[in-house]
Amino acid sequence: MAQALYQRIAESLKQRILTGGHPAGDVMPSENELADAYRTSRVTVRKAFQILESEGLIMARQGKGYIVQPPQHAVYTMVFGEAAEPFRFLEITIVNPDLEVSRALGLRDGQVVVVLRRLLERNGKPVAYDEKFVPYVRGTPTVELEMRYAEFPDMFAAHYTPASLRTEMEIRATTPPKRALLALGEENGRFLTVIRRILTADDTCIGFGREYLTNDYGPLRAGSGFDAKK
Amino acid sequence: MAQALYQRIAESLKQRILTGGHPAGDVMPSENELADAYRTSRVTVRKAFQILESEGLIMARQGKGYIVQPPQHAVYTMVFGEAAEPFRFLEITIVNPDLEVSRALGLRDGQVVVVLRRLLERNGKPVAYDEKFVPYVRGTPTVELEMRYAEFPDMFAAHYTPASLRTEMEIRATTPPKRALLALGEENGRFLTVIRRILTADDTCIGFGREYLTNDYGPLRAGSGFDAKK
DNA sequence: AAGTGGTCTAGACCACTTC
DNA sequence: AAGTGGTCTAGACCACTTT
Repeated sequence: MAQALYQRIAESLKQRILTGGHPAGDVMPSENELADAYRTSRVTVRKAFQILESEGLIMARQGKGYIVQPPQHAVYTMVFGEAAEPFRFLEITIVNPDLEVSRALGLRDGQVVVVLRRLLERNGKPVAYDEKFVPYVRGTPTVELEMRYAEFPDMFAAHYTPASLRTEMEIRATTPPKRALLALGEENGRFLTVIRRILTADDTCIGFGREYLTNDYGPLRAGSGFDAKK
Repeated sequence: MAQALYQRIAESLKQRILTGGHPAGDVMPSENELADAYRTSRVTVRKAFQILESEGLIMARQGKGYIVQPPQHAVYTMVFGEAAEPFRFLEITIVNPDLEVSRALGLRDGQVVVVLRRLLERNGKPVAYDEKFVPYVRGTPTVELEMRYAEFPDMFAAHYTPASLRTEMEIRATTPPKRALLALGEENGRFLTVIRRILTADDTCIGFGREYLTNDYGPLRAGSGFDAKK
């Protein structure tokens, strides 16, 4: 058996949709109908339908059938790893947070943070300046050590249940602080792409990151459409 | 039955993982084991496992079992719709494409394009300037009409099989053309976030879009972690 | 009432991994 | 050989939609 029956059925149904045999809004043939046609059980046909449903091609409606969906182009998938990029370590110190950091981490007045600063170079040219902030807690210098080498979420793997961690990011163009421009060798007043990362564990913010990207970094990419999940 | 059994099992297994009961690398209890424990059939337990697998929490290995996966934070999901934003129509004309447009659409020298320009305003202030380009083909003025109102992928729904369409996008900071800055009321030399959209049908580029976002537009957001799929 | 998808059972055989 | 997940069958009852 080169390919499972349910996969072959899914492929066949997908082709019918992709080639316009079933335009959006159409109701697909029923499970029983296809089970007869393919001389198989309903469960197998059902499994095929569920593949198409997970890909967003169809939507199940109890009592009606599987309805062909119009293409979805508003949801993008973006791959943006940190680990693939070896960063050059710059410094790790304790500082007074600026307003943005303080607000993101939900700090009280006067509370200090540990900051890790790194630089990403490509072909000898700096292309990204990265800052990561975590609240400073007396007596837990472990975090500082881990920050130096680990990826953002990994830093907390020992302290939190890894799977409860969640990262959100925001992208926009801003003028980076002088410190970042200097490190990146960019002119003053220059606008760069900034990615802000908020790391939460059980809906509590435990880390905040800022990454400034020069144009040499290249664009951020994202994909959409039915194949985005692949 | 408030919730299906397979959902309750999935929820229970998920909790065990999220609370650290099964750290990454662990093998989950087998299907048969759980089927006995829950006094149900293997199929039902299997369905629960497949939910967790689709969420990236576990990975199935034939002959071994379901292995708990470490969290994945490099894949982000971003929702960035056009339709939700009512754009103000500016113009639709035929122009000579600049190099970027020409290259993206794979045009021959001298080939002209149809361009649609729109403005997104929020609270009376322009926050985004949008340009969409499609190759100009004599005798098909339909596209021009459709461009005016439709979303990018929808424009081609009549000409291509909708589901074969795919959108890719690139994000970076650039200096927009004077035309865009003027429309947005921004100073010259200002850097904005630009989103380039490439629309392909069967791996052929059929449309190219550029959207310049001011800081008033707000940041682009993306999420990662196990809940990203929800 | 008839047809649809949603859930579930109690088996079966297969391919793969481990011992 | 024993245990695991991968596939599949032939039923069953339920909730929902349409006629």
